[in-house]
Order: sequence, then structure tokens, then C-alpha cells
Amino acid sequence: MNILKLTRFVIYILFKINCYAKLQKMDKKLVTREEDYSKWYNELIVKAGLAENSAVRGCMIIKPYGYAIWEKMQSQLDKMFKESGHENAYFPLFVPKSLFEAEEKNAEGFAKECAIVTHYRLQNDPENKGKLRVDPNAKLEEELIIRPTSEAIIWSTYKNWIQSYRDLPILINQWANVVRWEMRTRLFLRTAEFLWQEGHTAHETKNEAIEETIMINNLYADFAENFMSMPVIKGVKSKNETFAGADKTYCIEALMQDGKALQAGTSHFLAQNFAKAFDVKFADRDGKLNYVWATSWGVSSRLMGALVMTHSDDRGLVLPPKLAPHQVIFVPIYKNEEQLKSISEVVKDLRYKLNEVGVSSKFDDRETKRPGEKFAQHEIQGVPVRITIGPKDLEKNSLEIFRRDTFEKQFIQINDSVEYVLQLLDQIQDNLFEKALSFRDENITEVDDFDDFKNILENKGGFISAHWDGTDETENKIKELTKATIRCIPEGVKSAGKCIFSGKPSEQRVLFAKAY
RNA sequence: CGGGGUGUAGCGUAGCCCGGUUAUCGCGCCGCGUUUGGGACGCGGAGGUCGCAGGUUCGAAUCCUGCCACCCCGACCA
Repeated sequence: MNILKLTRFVIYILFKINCYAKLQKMDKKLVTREEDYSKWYNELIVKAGLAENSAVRGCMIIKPYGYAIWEKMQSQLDKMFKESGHENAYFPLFVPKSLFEAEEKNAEGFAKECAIVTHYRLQNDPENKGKLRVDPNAKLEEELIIRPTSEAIIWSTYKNWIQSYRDLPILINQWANVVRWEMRTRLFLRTAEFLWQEGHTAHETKNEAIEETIMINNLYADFAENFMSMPVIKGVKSKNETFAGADKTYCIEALMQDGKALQAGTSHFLAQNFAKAFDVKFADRDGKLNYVWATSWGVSSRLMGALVMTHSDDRGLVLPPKLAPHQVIFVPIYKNEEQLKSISEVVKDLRYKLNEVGVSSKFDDRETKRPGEKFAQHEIQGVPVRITIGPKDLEKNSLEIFRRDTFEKQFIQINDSVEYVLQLLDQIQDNLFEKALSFRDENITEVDDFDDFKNILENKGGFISAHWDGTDETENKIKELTKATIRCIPEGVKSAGKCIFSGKPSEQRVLFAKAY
């Protein structure tokens, strides 16, 4: 009897050693962030099933899991827009060239990255059987620009919608895709086609428009911090970085794990620039004709990249519970059908209870995968909480609850588990924010000397808080010398000083960084 | 568009310098069995225009010429 047990034990140990040896050989791990941040970022996105490069130049395929996260973001933002009085609408993909060029600065800003439709028909190629060619007789009278942004098409429409102050304000948002013909692309951060949301509003007064611009920037910051758990700095762009066609661009800037800054959202005060370009006038309360005041604002699927680069670790994606497609994953461990059946009953009951308190969950009962592989997969995909149930747990009426952000495991009584999970999800959401916040704050460095500036930029990265004389010239020279740009001019932090580069007087510190 | 690099199975690759049987290995995939509390194992199997075109040669993944595609670093950018 004892010999039998011993033999079994030895065989088991040998089996495990063999497994371990095989594991070492396999290259299933991700590249680490330290080795190569870009490579790590790409591999993670592919392995987590978020997206992949498509065969179409510069375009990306967003896979179901990635799209599920985007949908979460979308529905939350949409809710926030609607709560602040906005409505959704949809405008055409094509912008006739004459409309596009109406606002000169805007057109000039986007001219270098436009896709243009010149023909509307193909025909059989007489010189190449079975192939098609562009029909030379099907040339368009006027070229159509595929929207890189929709101000032009929307303002040409608003012209017909607005006659009186009674028609204002117009508060419209559009969920759409846009095309910008980028030279070099990167999953989520810069693709030739991307998904976004663009708000376009029209107002009676300058103040009302400015208030809208600021309100939306605050809304974006709220979303970033409370849903994405991503701390952001609110501020204004320098003239160089201001949106083409805007008077002032408000923005939220985030810091990524590799010390580079990422523009996460922008809100533009367009003044009367578009109203003048598209001749949008309204009769005001005194019966006089006035140009309308405008704003536009947007965030894009780039936020997905921001999410990845804010929280992920070397074991994969880490999702804040509020944006996770499913917050809890159940993994059963069983040796026979009977065990699976009793586990399934417990899981079914728990999922029902979790659903009732607003927690989304999924039961991974695939018979084709073993538990270890499931654990690894859900970790790569960043599922916040994993619950494992096996025969041992059923005996003790307990569960193993694992949290993705800290890798901690707890055994919890089944009866207490719903309450525990609820609290745990909140904790994870907060913990992710706190972690990202302390990283961000540790990487804001105040600098008063240009050599220090270069040194910090080179060796530490992150945001550099420094005085600037406010001129384009200085900003451009610093960019040329260091590749760092002014990410934003934080609001409400005045302090007199001297420009780090020119030595001229400065009213406040601004944030420099290398950016994505 | 400038500078560098790479193209071999779904993915990652060896072979190329110095040409020679049936193109290597791992992952993945399919079948059967054993397994299942942290990425399983054994046995069997399928899968290739060696980026494309031309040349040299008895013979080309390998040498030569041209082309194409992709990647990285710049310029541009949410």
C-alpha cells in the first residue's frame, strides 16, 4: 500500500518536472516593458485579443474583446454627453473639396494627411484580363475628401439650421470614423482610420461657448480619472499645438509608463472662425445679425492605447473594473462530469446574485482548455477578478478569489462572496488610480536650468515643469534641440520666473514632455 | 521622401557566407489515449509558389540583376 503511494508520488513529481522543463522552453511570455516598450505594447495588444494590424495600409482590426472595451467607454461617454444636454447625429463621410477648404487654417492643418476620392466607377481592364481598372470617364467633377474631422461638413449644415437666437444652442455629438493618412502608424495610438466621438456646438455668446469648451474638458478629465483610473492634467495648448482653426485648445494630458506623454482628449474654442468661413449668422435678441460662436471636441479609440499603457504589467493587460467587458471570470476545476455539474450550479447562482448588484461575469466552462491556460489567458486579458471553484472548495463551502492588480488570492465563504467581490472591484478601481497617480506625480520634475532640462528628459523622462517665455520661437527651438514639446499650460498655477531657455520673464510653469 | 533592416507553413525561426537527396526546429492546428488546483504529456497526422520576375548553372532557398512588400529610425500627427 505504502509502496504504491510512494510510486505514484514519484511519478507525479517526475511528471511535474517534465512539465516545468517544457514550460521553460516555451516562449509564451510577453516581452517585458523594460526590454522594449514598443514591442511589449504591440505584443500585448495582439495577445490580449484587442486588435491587430490589417493588410490594409495603416489600418487596424479591432477584435471582439477590444471592441467590447471600446463599447464600454463609448456607452459611458455617451451617457455623460447626454446628461449634459447633448444629442447624437450623423453626418457624411465625404466632404466636397470646396467645403473642406472654406476654413483656411483648418484645411491647411489637415491638407497633408487627406485621403481623396477622385472617381466613382471601375471597369474591366482591356489590357489585363480578369482585372479591373479605374474608369477614366468616371472622374468626379469635384473631389471628395474623406473626413479627417467634420467641422466643414457640419458647419455647412448648421448654416441652414440657424437663423435666430431661438435656434441656439446646438449641442450635437457624432460617433464616427475618420481618416488621416499618417506616415507611420501604431495600434490604437495612430492609425490611418480611427473611431472617435466629435462634438460640434453652436452658441449665442462667446462666454457660453467658452463655458461649453471648459465643461467638456472637465467631463473628459472626469471620465479618464473615474472610469479609466487614469490621472490627467487639465490645461491649455500652446499656440503651436492649438487645433487648426481654433482660438484656444483645452486638453487633458496623461503620462504613460515609459515616461512619454499622451494627449488623451481635446476641447476647442473655435470662436467665430467657422461661422465666418461658412457664413453662419443669426438674428440676436436685439434683431441684429451676428456670427455664431462655436466649439468642437473629441476623444478617440486612442484612449484604448492609453488604457493599455497606463495600467498593464508584464503579465498582460490590467483593466479598471468599470471598463472591463466582464468584471469577474469563473474558472471551474473538476475531474468528472458530476463535479462540473455541482460547480456549475453554484456558479449559476452566484452569477445571478452578482448580476443583481450590477457586476458582470462570465463562466469559462470550456472543456477544451485546462485551468492553467485559462488563468493565463484571463490575466493577459486583464479581467479584474477571477473566482476558482473546485471540489475542495465545495467541501468547505468556499471559493478562491484572485485580484488581477495585486495577484492576491483569498479564500472566501460562498455566502460572503458577493459582498466581498463588490468591495474588491471598488478597491481595484481605486488602487489602479492611486498607483497611476503616484507614478505620474513622481515623474513631474521641476527644472530651472536648461542643462537639467536635457538631463532629466534624457534619463528620467516624464513631465518637466519649467518656465517658458510664451513665444513660438522658444518652443520650436526647444523642440528642435530636445524633441520635447509643450504638452499643456496648466490653468490656475501662476508663479513668476524666468524662461528656462531665453531667460525672459515668465508668468507660470508649463509642462514639457516627449509625446506620442 | 531620406537612412537602416527583413522577406522560408497560421506564428516564430534554422539553412544562405562556401549551390547538391525528401527544406530545419518550436508553437499552433487535426486524431486517439492519459490528464485537469497555474500556460499538460505520449503516439500518430495535415500544412510550403523558400516575397515576385528574370539570369548564371547539370542542379538555386543559397550566387547575380531588377521589382515588390513589410518593419525600424527621422519629417508629420488624436
